[in-house]
Amino acid sequence: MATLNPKEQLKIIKRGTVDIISEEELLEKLKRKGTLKIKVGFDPTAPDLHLGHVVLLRKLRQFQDLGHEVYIIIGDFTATIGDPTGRNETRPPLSKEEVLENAKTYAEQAFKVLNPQRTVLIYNSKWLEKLTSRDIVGLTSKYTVARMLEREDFSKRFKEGIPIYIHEFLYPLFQAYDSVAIEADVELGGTDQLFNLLIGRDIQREYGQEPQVAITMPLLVGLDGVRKMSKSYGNYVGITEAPETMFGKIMSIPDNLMWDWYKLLTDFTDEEIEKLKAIHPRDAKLKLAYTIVQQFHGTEAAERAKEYFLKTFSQKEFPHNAPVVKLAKGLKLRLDELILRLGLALSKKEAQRIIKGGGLKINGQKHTNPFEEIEINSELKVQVGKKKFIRIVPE
RNA sequence: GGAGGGGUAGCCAAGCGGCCAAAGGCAGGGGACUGUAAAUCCCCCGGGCUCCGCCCUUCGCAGGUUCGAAUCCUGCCCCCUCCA
Repeated sequence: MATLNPKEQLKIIKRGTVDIISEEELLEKLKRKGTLKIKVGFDPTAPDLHLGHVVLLRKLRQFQDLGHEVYIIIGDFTATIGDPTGRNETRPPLSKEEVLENAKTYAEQAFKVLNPQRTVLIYNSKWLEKLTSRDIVGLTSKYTVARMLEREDFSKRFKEGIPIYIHEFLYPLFQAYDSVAIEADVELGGTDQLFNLLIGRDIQREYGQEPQVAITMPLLVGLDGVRKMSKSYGNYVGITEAPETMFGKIMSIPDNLMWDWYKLLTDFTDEEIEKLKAIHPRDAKLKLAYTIVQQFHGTEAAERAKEYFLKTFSQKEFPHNAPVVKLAKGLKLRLDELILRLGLALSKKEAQRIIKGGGLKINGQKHTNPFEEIEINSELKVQVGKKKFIRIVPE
C-alpha cells in the first residue's frame, strides 16, 4: 500500500476513536518518524479473544495497512503474579507453561485480523523479570498514591471499602514500563485503559523518552446490551466460535446496539449505516451477523449460518446438523434422566424443572412429565429450550 | 497496637433460637408474546427420592450450649472503618 501523507493517515486513524492524546503529537510523529511503533497489551489469562478485542485489533490493522508496526505485549509476567481483583477469588497465578500456551492461542486468534508481517509479539517478562528491587523502587517512586487513586475503579473501590492490594498499584506501572522498554510511539487501548495509557506517558518522560500517544477505542457493549463485552460477564462472542453460534449470538443483541456494532466491527461507512437504519431491523441485524461471521469464517460459512438461523428460529425447524448422540437400542429411561444424560441439564432437579416448565420437545411434541419413561427404539429429535437440539440415534 | 462494624446461596441483601433450603433484588433457566431480541406477563432457580410428601448437604472455619442454631457461647481466620 502506498504510504499516505500524515494528514490523511491521521484522518483514517481518528475514525472510531474516543480519545487521541494528542492529535498534534501524533501528527508530528507521523511526519518525523514515518513508521511508528504501535503498542497494545494483552493479558494472557484467558485465551479466548472476543469481538470486544476485535475493535482494537481492527484499529491496529489499520495502522499496519498504513505501514506501521504493531507490538503486542503479552503480559506473561503480570499474569504469573495473579490478579486478585474481585473479592473472594484470588485468581490462581498462571504457570509459565499455561501462559505460553495461552499466548500462542492469542496470537493465532489475533492474526485473524492482524497482518503477521507487521506484528511483533513480545513477552514482558523479558524485561520485567530482570528488574531488581532497586529498579522497582525506582519505578514506584515516580508516581504517587494520590495519582493512582485518580483512577476511577481504584477510587471507587477505595470509597466503597473494597480492598485494593498494593501490587495492584504495580500493574499500571509495569504496563507503563513496557512502553519504556519498547519505546512505544503510540499505545492503543479501550477507554477503560486511558488512565494506564497516560501513566505510560508520564513514566516514559521520567525515563527520558518521548511520551507515547494514547489512543482509546470505545468499549463494545456485550450481548446483554448493558455491560462491556467481557468473558467474565458471559456476554461475549468469541472469534473462534462456530459460525452458527456466532450468528445466533449476534442476532440476540438488542436492536439499538447494532449500530454501534456496525460502526466498530464492520467496514460500512457512516452513510451506508444510515441507509441500513431505514430497513427492517431484523434484516439489518441479519446483515450485521452475516458480515461479522464472514470476516472470521468466510462467505460460505456465513451463508450456512444464516440459513441455519432462519430455519431454526424463524421457521422453527429442527436443525439437520444437530449433534448426534447414540444410545443403546431398547434402552428405557425416564425423561429427566435422559435430559441429564444428554448434558442438557446440570442436575436431575434442573432437568425436571425444565420438563415441568414445558421446555422439552421430543419429535416436536411437548412432554411435561419428567417421570415419563421412554424407550429408545427409533431416532428421536430432542429439543430443550429454544437453542438446544440433540438427535438420538439408537444403535 | 486500640476501638467499632462485618463475613448468608453466582452476585447484592434480609433474617438474629423452631413457621429457614433461608424474604427481596439482580443474574440465570423454561414458557407466552415477537421480527432473533428487547419490553411485558407467568413459572422455576442446593442436591436426591415417582415428588403434592420425605431425606441429605448448606448461612467464614472449628468446637460447644440446647429437644432444636444461620440465629446463643468459645476459639480461630478473613475483610472494612476510625484512632495510633
